[in-house]
Amino acid sequence: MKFEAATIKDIAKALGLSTSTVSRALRDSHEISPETKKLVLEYAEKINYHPNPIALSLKERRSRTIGVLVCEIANSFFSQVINGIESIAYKSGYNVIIAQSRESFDREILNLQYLTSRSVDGLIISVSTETTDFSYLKDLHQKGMPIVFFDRIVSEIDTHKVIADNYAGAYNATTQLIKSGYKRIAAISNPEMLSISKERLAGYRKALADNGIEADEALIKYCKHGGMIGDEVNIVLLELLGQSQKPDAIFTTSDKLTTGCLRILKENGISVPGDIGLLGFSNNDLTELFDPALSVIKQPAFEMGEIAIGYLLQLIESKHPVTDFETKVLPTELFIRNSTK
Amino acid sequence: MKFEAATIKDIAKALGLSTSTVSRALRDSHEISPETKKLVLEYAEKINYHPNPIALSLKERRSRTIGVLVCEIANSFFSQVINGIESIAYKSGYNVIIAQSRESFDREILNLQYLTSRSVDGLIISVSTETTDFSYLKDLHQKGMPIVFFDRIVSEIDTHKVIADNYAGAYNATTQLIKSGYKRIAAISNPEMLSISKERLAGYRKALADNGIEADEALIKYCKHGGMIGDEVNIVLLELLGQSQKPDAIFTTSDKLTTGCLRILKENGISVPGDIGLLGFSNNDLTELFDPALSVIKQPAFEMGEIAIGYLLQLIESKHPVTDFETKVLPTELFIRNSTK
DNA sequence: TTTTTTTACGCAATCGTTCCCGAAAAAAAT
DNA sequence: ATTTTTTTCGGGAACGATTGCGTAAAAAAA
Repeated sequence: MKFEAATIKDIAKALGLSTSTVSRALRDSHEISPETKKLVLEYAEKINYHPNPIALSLKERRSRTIGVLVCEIANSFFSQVINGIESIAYKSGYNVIIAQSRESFDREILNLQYLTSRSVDGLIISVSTETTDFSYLKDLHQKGMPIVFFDRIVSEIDTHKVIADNYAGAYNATTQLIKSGYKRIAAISNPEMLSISKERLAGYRKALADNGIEADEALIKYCKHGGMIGDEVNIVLLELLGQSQKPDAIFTTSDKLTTGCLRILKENGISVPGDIGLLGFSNNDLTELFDPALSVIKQPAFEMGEIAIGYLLQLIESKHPVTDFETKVLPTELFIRNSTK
Repeated sequence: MKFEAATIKDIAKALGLSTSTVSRALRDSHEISPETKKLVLEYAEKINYHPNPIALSLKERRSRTIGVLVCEIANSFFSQVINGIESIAYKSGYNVIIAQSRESFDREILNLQYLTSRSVDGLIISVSTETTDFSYLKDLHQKGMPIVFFDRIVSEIDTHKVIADNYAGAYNATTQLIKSGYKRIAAISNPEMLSISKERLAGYRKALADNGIEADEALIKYCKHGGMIGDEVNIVLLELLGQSQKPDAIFTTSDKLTTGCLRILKENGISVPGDIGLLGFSNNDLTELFDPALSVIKQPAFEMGEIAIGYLLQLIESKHPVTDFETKVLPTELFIRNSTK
């Protein structure tokens, strides 16, 4: 079965007018008489006419659809960002197509091909942990595709970007750990190449340095797939805990790593914060209900989404090529709870 | 700036052929000579030609886009269902547009209008807690729009449906509570009109009855907005705990209610399961990390999504009107943890 | 050699909408 | 009464791709 919508032709035929007249009447053109307008408008209302967006897209050479590429929508941070994006996109008459890379570079490229082949007007992207080759994105951007990056940005591509103040967030969190008396603070991070990893680890290192603690490279671990695959987190945790000089606290740089860490620690009967302190980036709303309540750094996810879509619409609707790009940096929030002493 | 894709005309002009020849060559028609085909294919590859899906949609009178309407994507259950939907839709060359009602009837209608005006080929819907008037949906369905319901279904509309075995899930959970020694088991539910509420409360009542416990209507509370708005959960909890004969356990019928309940109880210093036991429906992956680890009933969310999109594609791609509809009922899983003794 | 068949391609309509032109009718100016 | 202007509307091309139909040339059959 098909759902057949009314067209402008139906109206024209029923009223004995031409399609041009009907079209103009619907758009309230001055060159249509008030009587004809009334006739058309009333009949359109009656048969519940709505312009076919596909025909419009073809004519206007724009789809009024934007693509959002994230690693996973089930992740609180990303679903909050998407909420922010959709709230504005919706008001502006844009569709949002969401694609998930699940931290795989291959899937990212596939999704990108899919989104562009569906002729999106622009893209909002947070790259996967695996992505080190940006040539596909560069190519797309160079061909004129409007792109806005958020969270995991690509420094080599010059466009609008939206990030949290990862450096300060990590710095403050690490400082807090030090103030609480922790001496050997380990870090578990996404791959080093990722912008957020660099920034957050830089903040971590600076906080250590400012407090006269030498960063021990053996205490800095990376999870290639951001904790998405298998027992990645388990492995690095075992490495950390197997050292002669065990860490007394762990700083994690992403949602999945933070909750993943707590899970593994609990499974192994390691008390938090008794045996080891835990503090990390997380936007999950339920971390305060955890045992122990997690100390976390939160990003203003919804707002990041709103700003990203604002930038994108600006790019899409600009008449002239934009050459002046902004990077919006938003403050993070630190919540100290019971997973740190 | 605009992103201009190559068209069939570009190929035709460059090669001195007609667009029909190019189109046929690309579709490997038998009435095009091998040499011409080779020429066209190679040039198409060179300029990275991809057929314009919008033009195809207009011609084929289908958008290859489906709409998904849920109350909130940040809810684990729904994001898991969406993952299931997208995994299959993607493979079948369909787009997915997601809309959120946030448990508001008005927003639901607005979203429905939006989705149909964007000419989706079909809809997958879980209605909001506020929805009691199904006339808009009925109208849409009657006009030929393929619709599949999941989770919160509409019994009055005859189409494919996918649900968990809510009755059995609730029955088993309540039985478990009784076996654990709980005597006065309260229930906090979404509005009574909602299909899942009816089914889950029916299971709850039957379990009580089968164990010789009379259901006390004062122990059954409803949250009009599913715990989305303000202090709904707080209010019903206070009502429950203010009774002369306090409940010794609470059974909650949805994700938001379950976690909301735990939050309020903890805020008020009420020990779980010491003072009161808690068990409810939830698909959140982190409930085992909670304090206390939550006892939950889980639905096979991903699978529900897969089945729903399967049904929908079947409806969309059927040549003849479908009159024989199925309701798939999937088993739930019970996880007993520390929020019940 | 002539006729028939096959091959290989082009023309034009179509999907729904907009918009540039042209034109008839009505109104205004001469 | 005639010309000019304005109002109001229709014809048709365009957006990108597909497809039924027509046809020239080449190949095959007579």
